[in-house]
Amino acid sequence: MQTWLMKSEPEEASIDDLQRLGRLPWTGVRNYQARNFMRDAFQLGDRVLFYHSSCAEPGIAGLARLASAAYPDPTQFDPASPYHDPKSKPEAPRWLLVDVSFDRKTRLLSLKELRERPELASLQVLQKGSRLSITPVTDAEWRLLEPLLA
DNA sequence: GCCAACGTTGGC
DNA sequence: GCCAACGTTGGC
Repeated sequence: MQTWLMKSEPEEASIDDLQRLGRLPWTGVRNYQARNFMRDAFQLGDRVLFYHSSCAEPGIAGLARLASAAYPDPTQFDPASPYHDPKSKPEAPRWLLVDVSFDRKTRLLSLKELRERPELASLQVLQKGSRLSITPVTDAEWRLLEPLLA
């Protein structure tokens, strides 16, 4: 089983929203690298580190699971959606999403704290200039993170 | 609101 | 295929 770190703006979809609903479609990915992870590497049941971004306290806020295969993101065809992509055609959808299911909330493991721990420096989300909304987390990194989230 | 870093677009 | 211009991300 693989572990992934997935960024979400809590104003749009927070760990509390996921807890309340149990399951969420991870809509709005508009980056090819992130899409390719969903399409090519995601496996049902993979672990997800739910990361809050673009907020007062960015960091890992909870754990989730991949709960579906990748399928076309309907918002790309919706002219009223901020995620609308007029260049994407229903017969050849450009953007995919997956469903994610709630596992548990954790303490907020802040970006600040992640940066303060040298053993976590390899995390892709900590690399300079890293903006990718979906990044793989190695087993070694997960083993270091797990006790910090307890 | 600022701005560095990055990805995409489109003219050539 | 190059690359300048532009748009977006996301921490601060």
